[in-house]
Amino acid sequence: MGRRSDHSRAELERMIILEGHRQLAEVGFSRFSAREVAKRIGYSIGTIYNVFGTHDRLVLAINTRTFRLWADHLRNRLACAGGDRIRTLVDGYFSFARENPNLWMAIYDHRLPPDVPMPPEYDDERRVLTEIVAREIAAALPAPRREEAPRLARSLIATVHGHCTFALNGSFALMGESEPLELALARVRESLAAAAAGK
Amino acid sequence: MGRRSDHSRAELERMIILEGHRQLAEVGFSRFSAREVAKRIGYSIGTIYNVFGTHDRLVLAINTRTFRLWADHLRNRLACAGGDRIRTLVDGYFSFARENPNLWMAIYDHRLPPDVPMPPEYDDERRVLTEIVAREIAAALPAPRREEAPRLARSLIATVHGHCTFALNGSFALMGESEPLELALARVRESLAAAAAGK
DNA sequence: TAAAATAATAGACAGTGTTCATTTTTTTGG
DNA sequence: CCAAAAAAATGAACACTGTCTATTATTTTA
Repeated sequence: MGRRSDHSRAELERMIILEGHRQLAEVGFSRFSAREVAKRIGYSIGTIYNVFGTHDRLVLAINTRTFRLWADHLRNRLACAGGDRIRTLVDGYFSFARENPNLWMAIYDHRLPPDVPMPPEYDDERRVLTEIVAREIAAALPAPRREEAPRLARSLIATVHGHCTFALNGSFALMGESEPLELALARVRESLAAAAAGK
Repeated sequence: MGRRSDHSRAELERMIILEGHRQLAEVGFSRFSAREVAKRIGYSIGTIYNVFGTHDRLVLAINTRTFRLWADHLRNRLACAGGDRIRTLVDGYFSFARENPNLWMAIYDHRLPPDVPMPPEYDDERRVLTEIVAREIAAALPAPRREEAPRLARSLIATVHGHCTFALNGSFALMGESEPLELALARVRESLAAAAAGK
């Protein structure tokens, strides 16, 4: 059949991504199935492939949505933050991951083949998140050190990411660590202090 | 057929793990197939399941071997290290991951169901690696601060892990960062200095 | 050598991603 | 208003996957 209703192509795409997102959040990356997504929205598997072409690109689209939600989450937290914006930042990173473990992990579980480059739209979304952090890091540094903000931001994101990963995958629990967030925050504070003091 | 040669059960297990390891290194976690492993060692798929029971347990066994090799790698580097043992440590972490990207990533790609606990042998291996790091961190701290070593070690492992992850998965490249190792090392040095100074 | 234990097999099952010829629906133009 | 063109949706087919299990082959044991 052709157009079954007033859904335009873009609306269908949105439907698929939305249901895919719901599925991914529910069952996790390893059990995610494009067929199941199709079934749930009342379409056949072929339609998914007409729209997205490939399983990879579907996951990419869903993960892009996760990135957008994550950035929103951070912005909201920062908007009503108290004085300690750095804590708000680290806490926002952690809380999104904890509240959406399957979605958050799927971002890093999914790896596209080495020859396939990341579509521009996808790393645009990622850049947004990085920029939010970079802005806060810059604000936390004294003016003369502010040029170091972008590079320091990248590094601190990696630092917090590592702590968050170990918190969610159980590594910290196995090591007997019960307060990963405080641990991450301590590292971030040290690095900011060191940068402020100037090397 | 029964025993086709003088391979004992333990030897067969070793054969499977070894070939599985080779496979995993070659094709990566997402394309890894127990069937293919069976084919390559001239056994049928059933044998793999007689020995390991499940795909998860096979991957677990293979990843455990990776952990052992990683610990060996670190020990070797440290054994012939110059004065800068901290750099050696961070470099050892990175170089193993870079030299064995598929094996290293597979450790974190693989997640067993939340209800299934990690078999003891597996986190024994992990603990070995943690202890190697903890020992070096303790040695790098002044005596009065030495009790903080285990917790700081956990945190610094997470820090380096985060940087290593972003280095391998291309996140740093997208962010325009070209020297992840130096970045990680800088963070580790700052934290050690802060700990030495005593908060 | 016969019986019991062990080891290995491979077919069956229910999934998966992917492709594509076919069919259905919608849009368009006369 | 209706026929032709365009667009959208289908679902069977293919080659895989992990998993289970009845069957068969081999070895050990008594």
